[in-house]
Amino acid sequence: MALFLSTFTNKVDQKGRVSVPASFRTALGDQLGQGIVLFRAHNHNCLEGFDWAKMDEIGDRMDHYDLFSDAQDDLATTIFGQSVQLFLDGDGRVIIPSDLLSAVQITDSATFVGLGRKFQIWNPDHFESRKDQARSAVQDQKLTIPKREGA
Amino acid sequence: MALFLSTFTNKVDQKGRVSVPASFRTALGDQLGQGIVLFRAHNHNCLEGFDWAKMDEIGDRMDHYDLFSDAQDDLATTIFGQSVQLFLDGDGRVIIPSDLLSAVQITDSATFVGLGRKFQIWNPDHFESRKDQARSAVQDQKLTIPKREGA
DNA sequence: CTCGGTTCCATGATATCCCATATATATCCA
DNA sequence: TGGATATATATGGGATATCATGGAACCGAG
Repeated sequence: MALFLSTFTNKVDQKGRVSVPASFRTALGDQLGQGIVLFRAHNHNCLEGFDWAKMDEIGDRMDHYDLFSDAQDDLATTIFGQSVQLFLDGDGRVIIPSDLLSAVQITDSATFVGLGRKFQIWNPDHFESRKDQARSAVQDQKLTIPKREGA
Repeated sequence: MALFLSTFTNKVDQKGRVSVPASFRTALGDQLGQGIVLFRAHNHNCLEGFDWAKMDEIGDRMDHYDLFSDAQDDLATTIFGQSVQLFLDGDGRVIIPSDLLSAVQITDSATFVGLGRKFQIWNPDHFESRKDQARSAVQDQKLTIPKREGA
């Protein structure tokens, strides 16, 4: 499964195109053809990205809600309704819809942050402060990686 | 199976035609020839849309109710009784019956909202408030995607 | 012949593809 | 070791295809 690592800052050109970092592309592997899925994070001022397989899995899991329940609708509206599937062009670039870009104040460059199974896309300046904040949170709370479930 | 993502707002022309978003059409895949199925949502002021295969599955799910219970009859009446199957024209458009449009106050634009296995069609203004409401519901109730069943 | 509905075609906007360039990293050979 | 040559990546621009949309042509029923 895809594993996204480290941080890259790429330019957003006139047409709104951004290169997906090469290492992310290789991480996608055979999922590359399905592109990436983006949506607005609800706890940070950034975009979250997954590969298609992950999104498909979320679709399956959501299927277990009652099809017409409020919970199902609320979740689906915020997650699926706000998300986009972006296919990479021949040069490994995507076009991020302008409403998503403006929502997280990205104009001419974007910072890709690998977070393991997912990644985030930030306004470069905003990510700087986020980085410091995350580091001190880890130190203060002595956060650790949770044990493996079941397996 | 089809996975509907993102939201698109398209125009409804004089003749009542609306383009089904291109990505929805590709999501339909081989179900495209069966068109889409629409009916009025009972918990929101919008229309619900499915592909034919999903509609079939809903029929199965309804079997979980007692065959002659009031609940079964009520649901079946609202869902199957009110639903219409719409075929796409050569340019990927459908004509939504005027009674459905007026029921959800859609006049000259319609917002398609991908919700995973289903989608909804809203009056653009109404959806704006719905979006905010869903977002806060997710945050307030800390809704999460259910774990995978069985796995 | 006229109306409602459907299919077909024209247009502008946008996205997609393809190629050129730049820059950095890696490779190779003397 | 050093220097020159490949390889991969990022980025820019121009040509082409796709999509949403409006309007015209078409067709059958009354």
